Amino acid sequence: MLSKTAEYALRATIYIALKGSEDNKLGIEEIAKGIDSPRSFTAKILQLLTQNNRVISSVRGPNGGFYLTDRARKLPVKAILAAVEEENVITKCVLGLKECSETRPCPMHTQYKNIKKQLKQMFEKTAIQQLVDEFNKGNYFIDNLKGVRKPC
Amino acid sequence: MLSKTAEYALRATIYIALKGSEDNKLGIEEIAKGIDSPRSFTAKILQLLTQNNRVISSVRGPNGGFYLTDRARKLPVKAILAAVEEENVITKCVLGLKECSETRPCPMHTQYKNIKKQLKQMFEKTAIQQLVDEFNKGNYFIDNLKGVRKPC
DNA sequence: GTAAAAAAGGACACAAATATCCTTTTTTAA
DNA sequence: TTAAAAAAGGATATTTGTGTCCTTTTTTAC
Ligand code: FES
Ligand code: FES
Repeated sequence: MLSKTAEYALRATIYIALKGSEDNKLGIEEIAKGIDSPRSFTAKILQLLTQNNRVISSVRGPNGGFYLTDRARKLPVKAILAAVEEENVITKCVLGLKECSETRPCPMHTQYKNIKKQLKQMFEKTAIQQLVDEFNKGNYFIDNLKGVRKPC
Repeated sequence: MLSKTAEYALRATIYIALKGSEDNKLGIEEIAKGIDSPRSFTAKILQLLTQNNRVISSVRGPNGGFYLTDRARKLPVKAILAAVEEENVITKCVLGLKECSETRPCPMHTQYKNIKKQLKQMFEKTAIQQLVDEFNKGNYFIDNLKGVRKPC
């Protein structure tokens, strides 16, 4: 469904929103550990998220790190996908035709368009902060560590 | 969503089911042109479909080619995905956690599981022949050729 | 103003997906 | 029984995705 890049982007952003703030910025080391992802690769992805679309904010130097502004927390999850150029999941033809349209539909279009609509809604209507709230209800996870983990 | 391999596998199988039969087998040349895909790569994919799961039947030599048996036409679309080892779209966690489960859900699980269920149903409950029937209703497409095309 | 901390950036390494080409085997038709 | 047709198979090339490492820049604390 999504590339590793997009998956790490989503997990990292949620993690930062969850555990960080403007006066408690998180380092790449902690983030990568927290979401169980390769450190340097994740760093590259965070660059995309700070540059392209300003989903994540960052500060260099001692006490620097990553955090999300209140504005960013209100952004839809789709903004994360946009930053890593993977919005196309919600527009593509399931059979890989160049265009997905009503005027030139593939044989699966009628069935698939309904699913795609829901995917689109999920990514567009869900704010990043909503995922944080969901997590904070308890018993949600964002890493692959075994055993039960205390919710934050 | 799906890899090129899976997309070509789906389109090719539908095309063969649509235009071929046991006494009108289709050559790789025609198939690749018919679905607008790279010839040799498509040939490799058809090998997977003939071997792994017997979705497609083939015969070598003059008047040889590819076709679908009546039995194969009744197989679910998922059988095509299985042949190219891409069934995991309907089981994976949207955030890329190693397991998607109720006992260890990610923050998007609650929303995504419903979508995944529908995806699963689409691939499992739809028979290959149904897609052919859908196509034959007219004004459906399986290639990228411009302009209006006469439905078969 | 110097040293340390941290992200940013660049270069490279490795792996997987995509794609092409050529040879071999099977089959049919003449 | 030979030639041609067609898929099967093998080797390799190309591109993209994933991942690492090292240097540079920015910032803070002392
Ligand atoms: S045209 Fe294929 S999904 Fe819309
Ligand atoms: S755990 Fe992430 S989708 Fe189910």
